[in-house]
Order: sequence, then structure tokens, then C-alpha cells
Amino acid sequence: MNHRNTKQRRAILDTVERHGGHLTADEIYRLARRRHPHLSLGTVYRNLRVLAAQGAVRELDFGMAVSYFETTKEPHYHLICRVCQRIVDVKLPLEDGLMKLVKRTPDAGGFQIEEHRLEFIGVCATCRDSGRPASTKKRAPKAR
Amino acid sequence: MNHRNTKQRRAILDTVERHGGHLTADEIYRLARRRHPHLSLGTVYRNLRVLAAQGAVRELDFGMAVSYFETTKEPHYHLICRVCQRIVDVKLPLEDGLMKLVKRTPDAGGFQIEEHRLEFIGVCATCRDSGRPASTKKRAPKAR
DNA sequence: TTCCCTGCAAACACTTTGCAGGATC
DNA sequence: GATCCTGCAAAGTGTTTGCAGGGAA
Repeated sequence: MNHRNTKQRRAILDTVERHGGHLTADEIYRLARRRHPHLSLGTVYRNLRVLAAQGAVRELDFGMAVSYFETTKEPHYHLICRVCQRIVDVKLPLEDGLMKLVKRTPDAGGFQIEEHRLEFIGVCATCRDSGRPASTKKRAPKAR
Repeated sequence: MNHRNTKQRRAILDTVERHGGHLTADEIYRLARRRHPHLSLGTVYRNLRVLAAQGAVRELDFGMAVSYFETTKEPHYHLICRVCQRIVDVKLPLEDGLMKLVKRTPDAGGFQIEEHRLEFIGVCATCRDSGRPASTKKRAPKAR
């Protein structure tokens, strides 16, 4: 399992890094294809899995049918607009506090916690002002 | 959109309520079929959506390819075992604190938060003791 | 030369939907 | 009787995989 540094892999990682935000596999595919027209979607998925395993990229699943990918940067949480699906990063000083809280909780029953996931659902400023109704095309995020 | 009280819908809700825990659509289908052999999976999905819209049931998405459903009970969070995918409820006094924390956070930039989602990933006591490796069949939950 | 990797297309798993008949209000 | 609902099967969606050839180490 020695990974090779192929141009496709470089192009995919570069695309995610340049963009900076959150991209779906298909968006990455379309962007990377501009520079690499023969790139296939299967290769994008395979490489995203490799890059995620290496820790270069993080896969995000908001329960909206598709996965998003972002580069691994400082820990942060996400705000998701349920109208336009916009995803915004937010930094909150919670990491340790949450972990400790659960460790102290009796009904965690021997569960050994390794990580946690937290996101906030609401309406972004733009959508609130425009009073647009929730999109029907994209699926709204589901509960946890 | 006046909902009718069909026997299929009753059977589906009853199945989720009796079980008490977290069930996939397919599990609900199989269980409800014991009493209602002609029930179809499509009907299960359609009714789960209706029941979720009515608030009788909550859909949970842990980023594991399938959705889980539970009855609407007191607010709680979930612990998920990344080895056996077991889901355990845990009550934590966080609701208000989290909401307030984000409201005070400057880079939330006008985002109007309505709800939040939080779960914890780790290894349950049974899997830790048995030292079993992570399941390959079911997909492990993804990050957020 | 050795494997890992690629493009392509087919396969997958879960979920949604069109349709014609059936049940509920 | 007007709607809403059902079973069935087909379609859809995002993601994964088998294969034969190609490229990195």
C-alpha cells in the first residue's frame, strides 16, 4: 500500500486546496477536469478516499445525500443553511469540554469516545432577507 | 394534504414505537411485514416521510449510507460504535448552552440557528473487549 | 519490473416515483 | 365521491468496483 504521486491525485488535492471551502466529489471532478480532461469520476472517488485516509482531506457528511470534502485545517464546526445549503465554518472552543462532559456521563456505559461531530442548522443572512422558501431540489440535512 | 390513518401507517409507527431504538427503513419493513405480509418497501419509505413531517418519528443520518428512524422522545444525543455500528442514546445538558455559545460567536455572521446536531464516535465496551476490527460490510460513519 | 493507478462502464445500495387499482374520510 | 394511499416495478442518485492497459518507483 505504498501510495504513488500521480498527476491525477495531485490535481484532485490541488483543486480542494485552491478552493478552500467545501466541495462535492462531482464538483471536484468538474473543476479538476478543466486541467485534466480525461480524469474520471471513479478516480476522483478513489483518490478522495486515499487522501482522506492520509489525512490530507476530510470527508463531511451532513446527511444530504452527497458528501463534501475539505482540506484538513484547524478544527472547526459547520453552520448549514437549510434553504440554500450554504456551509460556513465556525470556530468554537468546545473540543475538550464536550469530551470531558461525556466521559463524566454515567449512561455512556463503557463507551470509549474518540471523536465527535457537531453542526448547526439554520438560515443564513442572505436567505433570511430574501425570504426564499427551502430548496426542494437539494435535500435538506437530516437529524442525527 | 389530509393524512389518512391507514393500517400500513399504523403498523409502521407501531413497529418503531415498540422497538424503541433505532431502525433502518429496511428493518422496519421486515418487522412490520410479519403482521402485514403485503406491505411494500416503498410504502414504508413514504410513510416514514409523512410520520417525520408530522413529528411522530425522527430521521437520523449518521453518514452511513442508510438512515435510521426513532420515535420522538426527550432530546438526546447519540454514541455510535465505529466497529459494530451500535447506536446508544445519551442525555447531556447541552441544548441551551450550545445555542447561546453560537449566538455569541461573531463569525456566525448573521446565521439564524434553529437546531444543532451532535454525535460521538468511538468504540463500545463489547467491541473494545473483543478486540474485533472495524466492520468492512457496513460503512463507518463519516466526519462532519 | 513491480505494483499501484487509471479510464471506462457496469454494478451497487438505498431511496424515490409512476401507475392503476384500493381504502379512507 | 373525492382524495389520499397502496403494491409493484422501474427509475434515480451518489458511490463503488472489475477489468485490462498504463505509469510511477
